[in-house]
Amino acid sequence: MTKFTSPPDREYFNRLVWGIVNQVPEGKVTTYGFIAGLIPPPPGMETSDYRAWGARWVGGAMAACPAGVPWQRVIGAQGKISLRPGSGGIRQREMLEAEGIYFDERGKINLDTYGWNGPGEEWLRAHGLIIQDDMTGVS
DNA sequence: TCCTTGACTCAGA
DNA sequence: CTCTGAGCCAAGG
Repeated sequence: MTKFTSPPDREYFNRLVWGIVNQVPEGKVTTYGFIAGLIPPPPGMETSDYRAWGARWVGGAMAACPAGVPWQRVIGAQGKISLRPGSGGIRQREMLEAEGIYFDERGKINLDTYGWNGPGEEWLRAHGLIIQDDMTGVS
């Protein structure tokens, strides 16, 4: 429940994160960094810093994630589950496998196969967001 | 008040 | 491929 460095407006940021995660379809996964990339960085913050911090803020939002949000579809940029074993990591893997997602022998998910492409421009516009060219890459 | 501890990512070794 | 350290902040013990 501990919070990491918080974004300027944590509640607003969290709502945005949850709204985005709700768009991830069953059988697909996305990463903390990718979600952060769909949200504009705070004024004056370097994109490189935001790439790392934003991801942690997304993690913080997930820790406070309300019921109904498919939190299990958010994984680390390396394609691995970020939740520590014993804190639900096993459950997360089972939930994803139940959705048809395959983990390789090293416990990783192939993002080229299961990675989500994003909510689409229309959705982003409807929520006052825009695609950031320098952060949309999944790789 | 001090110290630990985070649902992260990337660059190096 | 695996393992570290840096980046840099706030809540709880």
